[in-house]
Amino acid sequence: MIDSRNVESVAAAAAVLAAVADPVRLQLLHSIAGQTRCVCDLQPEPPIPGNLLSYHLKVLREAGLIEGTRRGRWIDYSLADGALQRLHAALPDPALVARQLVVVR
Amino acid sequence: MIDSRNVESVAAAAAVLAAVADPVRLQLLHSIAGQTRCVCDLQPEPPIPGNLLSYHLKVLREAGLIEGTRRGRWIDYSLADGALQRLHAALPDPALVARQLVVVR
DNA sequence: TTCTTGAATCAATCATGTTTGAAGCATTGT
DNA sequence: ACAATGCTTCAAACATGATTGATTCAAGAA
Repeated sequence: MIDSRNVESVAAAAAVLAAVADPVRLQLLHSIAGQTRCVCDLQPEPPIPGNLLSYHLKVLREAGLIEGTRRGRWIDYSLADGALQRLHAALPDPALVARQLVVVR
Repeated sequence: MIDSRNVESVAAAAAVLAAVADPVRLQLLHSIAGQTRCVCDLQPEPPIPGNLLSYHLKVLREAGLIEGTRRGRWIDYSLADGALQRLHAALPDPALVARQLVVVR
């Protein structure tokens, strides 16, 4: 859970959310979260040019959400440690929302 | 959980994440998630002009995450039903990530 | 070495989102 | 009715992010 009074903490949380707040990148994240995948298996639906795919992978990489390792000619991407935890922690916890009493008067 | 093979489902999930992927709006969401609040109590840190605050509230409102109700001169904002659930559901579930075996050789 | 493949990078264009300043609307107080 | 308050809306300026096309790089095959 982030401290909503702390400007830096909120900024960091918003930044990691911004990395996944794109249809292509969110789809990539879901694919990679399922299992480590080669870039050649990561074409989203609908398909996009290779360099654009590289760009979106870079955004996820620089947000610290995924990591790429070379395997011969190919590069495999996998989730970074705690990536999903950091994402969920950026959002308010549904369990912590106080139950609201309705005053019927 | 969204179906990452379904283009529309991914687009909708990315859209709701985009609504909160901003420092001001994420801070607003955290404030409102804590309890229903009047706009006059929602000034973020650092403070922003009133019309800009209205704009960001509108983005959250149009994403279906919050709802405003007038109370005399003031307008109270509260979380929309299932708002936090929809947000968390847009992200891959950490519990469903297969445990990876490390081959030490 | 040279060619091919898988992928990343760069600079330029294009599209989208944010911020500003002015104006408008609803509600309450005088 | 008039003025003041709380908030929203609008259009224009501004900033940021996505996309394209061309180029580059690293690894493996010929």
